[in-house]
Amino acid sequence: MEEDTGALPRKDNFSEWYNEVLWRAEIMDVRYPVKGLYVWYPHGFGIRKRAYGILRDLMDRDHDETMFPLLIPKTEFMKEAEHIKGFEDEVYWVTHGGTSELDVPLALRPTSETAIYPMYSLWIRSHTDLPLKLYQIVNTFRYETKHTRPLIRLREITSFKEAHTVHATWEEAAAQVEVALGLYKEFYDSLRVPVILSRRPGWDKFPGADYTIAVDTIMPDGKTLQIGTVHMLGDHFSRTYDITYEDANGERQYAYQTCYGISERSIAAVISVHGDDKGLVLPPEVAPVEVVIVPIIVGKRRDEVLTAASALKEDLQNAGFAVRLDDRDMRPGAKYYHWEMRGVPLRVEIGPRDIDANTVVAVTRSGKKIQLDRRGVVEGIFSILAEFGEELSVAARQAMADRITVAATLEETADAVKAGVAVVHWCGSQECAEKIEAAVDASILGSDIRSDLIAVSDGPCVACGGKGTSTLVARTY
RNA sequence: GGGGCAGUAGGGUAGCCUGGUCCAUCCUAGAGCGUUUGGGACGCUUUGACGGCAGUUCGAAUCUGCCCUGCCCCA
Repeated sequence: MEEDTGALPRKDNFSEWYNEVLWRAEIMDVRYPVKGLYVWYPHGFGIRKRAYGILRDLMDRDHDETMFPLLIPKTEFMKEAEHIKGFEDEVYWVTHGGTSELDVPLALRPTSETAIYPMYSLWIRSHTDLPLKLYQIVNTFRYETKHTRPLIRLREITSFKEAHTVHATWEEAAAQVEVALGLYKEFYDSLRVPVILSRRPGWDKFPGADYTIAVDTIMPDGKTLQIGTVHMLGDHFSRTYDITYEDANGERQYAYQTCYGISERSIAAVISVHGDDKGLVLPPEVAPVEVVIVPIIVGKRRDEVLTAASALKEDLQNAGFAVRLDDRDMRPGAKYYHWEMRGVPLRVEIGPRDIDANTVVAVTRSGKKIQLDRRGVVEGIFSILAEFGEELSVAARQAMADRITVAATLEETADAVKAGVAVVHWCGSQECAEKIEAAVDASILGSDIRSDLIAVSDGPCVACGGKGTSTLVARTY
């Protein structure tokens, strides 16, 4: 698992940088012998564990966690026509049990609506059962035909957090969409990943939904990555799966639903947004190791230094930090590179000089060096890490701002999408969308943009000159 | 979906065109011993590879076919 020494490809060569950092920083091993399936290294999984811990805490405020089966009978899966059409090309089917063919083939869930909603139909009887808000964190399978890419385009999504809510009215469901967007915004704030929300055009919404609001971020190469979606399902699924309740007047009503999801693309975003030429840079909130202690061992004071380092480790651990003491027999410099590659936010060095002066040396992943008094070390590290996290937020936000361009013509749009996201006026017609997409070699992400970095306005459509509204155009992953 | 290129130890490579001198080169990583340690240490010893299957041939890392996997371009 040990990385080679030597430099990483520079981050401005993003595609190579990404592949290389995944394995050198021990996030994913791509050598699993099935296309589109990858293996989490423990360090990568540690990031996932902390990030999903944050997500779980957010969801637990107002949802209950659950777990539905992986296999969905074909008979249930095929009920919702629009939904099937969206997924039929990418479903894995289990057709045999041992050597005998199954009467009813079983789908490996590409998403769980058709597993969950038949049960919702049984569970929901009365308006007092509503609202129902459940979520699960599971793996899903999609037979991707395009390029697979670790954490980004997978045949097994290992970390799909999907929530499914049921409400008495359309308005309540629509309000839940807003709640979900708020949770996702808060989640990405914690990861210090800036996002833009927009309403996907009709042809790009979730199959079977009334509308879809997506959460996107901008990657270092200017392409956008969709890292969350929230779907207003209306009553499409409740009519198909017969999810009804008796209202206060004793009348049977169809329920209204939403669903929303986040996957390990969130981890891809953290890696890509914050990383640099030396490797990962992790926000303290998700770093499996927040503080690494590197003892500076000099021959005759070896035991003394190691004792002091152990005592420091204990103090930091008791204060609640995820801390690691690196007492391997290596040069200190080699250890610095090692932990920088893995994104550890803070390194603390302790050597003979520190012991004599009763200090330690703290160095942030951004290279800021601070001498701390040994007695005030816990408070010192708290404030250094807090400030470091804040710096990441500010830098990421600035990087995003730099990649957003307002464009008034197709030429300007074509130019803008080479470096990032273009904001243009679009009339909403599919005809103009196709014209724009063909002319600038990028996709319409959506309208009803929500981002404090983008001022929304009305204006003439870049394609037809008709009445248009601000719309995002970008190259996408 | 169409086309192109590639696959040699854990990682990166040489060899392939022109089959034999390859029980496969070099760097790095791993194991052991010793000396070291404030930004990628050094010495000695040592483990480890031709993607898979079939074919051509006296002989295949090298040539042919299929499969698997990866990367790039086009739709």
